[in-house]
Amino acid sequence: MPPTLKDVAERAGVSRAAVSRTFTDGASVSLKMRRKVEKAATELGYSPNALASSLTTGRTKLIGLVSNNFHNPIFLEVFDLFTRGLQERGLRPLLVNLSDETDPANSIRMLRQYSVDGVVVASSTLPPGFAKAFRDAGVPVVHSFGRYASSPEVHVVGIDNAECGRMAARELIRRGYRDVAFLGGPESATSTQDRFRGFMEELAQHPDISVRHSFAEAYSFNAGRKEMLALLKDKPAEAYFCGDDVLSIGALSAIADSGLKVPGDIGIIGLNDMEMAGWENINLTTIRQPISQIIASSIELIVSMLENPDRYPEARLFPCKVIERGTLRPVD
Amino acid sequence: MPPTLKDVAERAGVSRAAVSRTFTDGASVSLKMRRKVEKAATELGYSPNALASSLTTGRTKLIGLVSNNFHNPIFLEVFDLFTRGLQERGLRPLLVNLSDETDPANSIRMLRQYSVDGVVVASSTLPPGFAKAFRDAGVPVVHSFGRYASSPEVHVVGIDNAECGRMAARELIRRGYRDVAFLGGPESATSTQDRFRGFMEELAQHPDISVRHSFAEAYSFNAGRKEMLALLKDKPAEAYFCGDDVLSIGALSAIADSGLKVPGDIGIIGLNDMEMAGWENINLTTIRQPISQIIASSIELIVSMLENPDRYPEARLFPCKVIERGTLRPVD
DNA sequence: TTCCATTTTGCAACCGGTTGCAAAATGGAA
DNA sequence: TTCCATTTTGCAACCGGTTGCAAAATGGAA
Repeated sequence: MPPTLKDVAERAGVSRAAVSRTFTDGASVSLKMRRKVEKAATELGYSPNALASSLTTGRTKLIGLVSNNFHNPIFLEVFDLFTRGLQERGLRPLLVNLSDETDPANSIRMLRQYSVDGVVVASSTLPPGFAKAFRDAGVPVVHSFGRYASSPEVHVVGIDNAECGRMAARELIRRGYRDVAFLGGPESATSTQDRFRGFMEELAQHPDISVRHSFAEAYSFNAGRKEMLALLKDKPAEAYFCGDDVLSIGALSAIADSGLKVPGDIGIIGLNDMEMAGWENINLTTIRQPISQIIASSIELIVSMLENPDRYPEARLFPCKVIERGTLRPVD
Repeated sequence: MPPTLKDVAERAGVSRAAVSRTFTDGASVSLKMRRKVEKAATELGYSPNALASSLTTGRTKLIGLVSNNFHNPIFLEVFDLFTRGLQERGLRPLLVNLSDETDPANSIRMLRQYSVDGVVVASSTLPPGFAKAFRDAGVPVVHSFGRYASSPEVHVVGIDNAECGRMAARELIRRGYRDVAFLGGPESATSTQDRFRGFMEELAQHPDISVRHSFAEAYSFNAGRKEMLALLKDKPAEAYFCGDDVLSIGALSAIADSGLKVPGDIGIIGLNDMEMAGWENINLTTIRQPISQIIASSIELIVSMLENPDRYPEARLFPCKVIERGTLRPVD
């Protein structure tokens, strides 16, 4: 059994309150007292029980990190940045893997049982109502990579997916493609819907350019490959805006198998700019999502909610930009 | 403020003990009492505070999941499997990102402050002493992907890295390569050392085959690419056993840049068989590490240690096998 | 109905901390 | 040295639960 406050108090010959005070900063302790207590504490190897103190302070420093994206390589970077950012602020991520369920009720109950101070929902596919359920349960929440809303009900940090769709469309138009297509992620994902909408909006202004669309089953290599293989059976479009980078890479592999060349025969533009997109043997032209800013901002927001839980919900959107590599033909 | 035990007790008109008992299974409560309490509890939306109860039960159901591998895509799968496996057993992963430090002292203190029931160290690069520090602090620990030792000081679950080295060597020999090389990960990683040793052991039995070796700075795409670019300046070997799959993919990209062909001019065999290795545009011949078995076994082990913390340390090794794809030339 | 073994319930102490309040100690000014 | 404002300290209650023990309730047998 690790030593407790009481053990330290007895060894130092002082009250338990005194020990508690030397370990909570801002509390009133004389230098002499502090010395005595610290000596006893190090001799015993004492460090305060964070959970016991949470009972009275009402703060656990635990942050629920909830996600359902455990198959998209970009999320490894997301977890890396989140965990480090939280750790730097003395917060601890309690990881919740939602892959098996989409009902928020269980996660909410669980996270409340552990008295988390706040929750970060990191997902581009969960519906906005998911994060809202935490807010309704009185838990501060930030939805990272969530859907933008002009009057958001919870804090949302991410990108303007519709604008990304428009940006992809403009890029394809600029390069002179006349027959383009959207190869989206799962149709149920809000990110897919918004990217699709933006893409179509922009192209609606160019009635001379033909557009089509289809959706892959998931944001994954296999889904992208499968969908592109199907598309290749008929006459494919000249260029595709793919739902994201993994999907793009799946599509690229299907195209390679068919003997067609990229960007000679078919152009591809992705979204995310995950590390792998820059690998020389992939070399994907894509739209960069500023992940580290999104995450830094999300953490900042959840931290500020710990102080002020009723902070008015805010949508923070970060601009994206096209990263030119080798999968779209050059501008004439 | 969420409702407490006391609120439920008052509403149901029973003692606090009665409420506590209906929420701890195995406790003695009459059906009538249980009904009354459950009614009041659902009316108030009560669910017990896990941290408060941990104070008396001595169990938090929190498991520290400690890793420093946030750049190797295979670890996304590792986190996925660990979090799901733990959740299924009612355990909660408290994620610790060790990227910034290698001194276990801080993590140990932190994890003890949160009274974790156990710790899983998931890393192939941390030294064995790291996990041992947890054991010495009285925290049940399992080192997954750790180094095998004939008399382990903590539970280790993983693969026999030396045997993988031998396996790679045999595979290259079998395909008739006469000039082979080891392109390892960082030399300080135990996994690198063991794979290297096995590789050299096997080749020592074939003095007619020439062998060389070098080490990349990290298990990463860029490190693999950089190292291979350097190797290509001189006359490269016929085939390389690369430290792992990401390293292999980096090497492949360097080779492609140089205009040489794989497997025509140079052969590559990796290790891990991460999802991406099977992607058709990568198609890497590699040695499969049975990740899901390793993780299932690690979880089983940590769970059994919760019951019996003094369980005798055990090394569990799982067999690997070569997955033939397109980066080694065919057997004659 | 009475008796008694068994089951159910509540009391009160406890887990490891924090904190308001009053008493004790400190230390500077007169 | 005395006085008093300020700082430091300890007491005791509290946070939200659990649990050993004894008392109360139950229910079957006689």
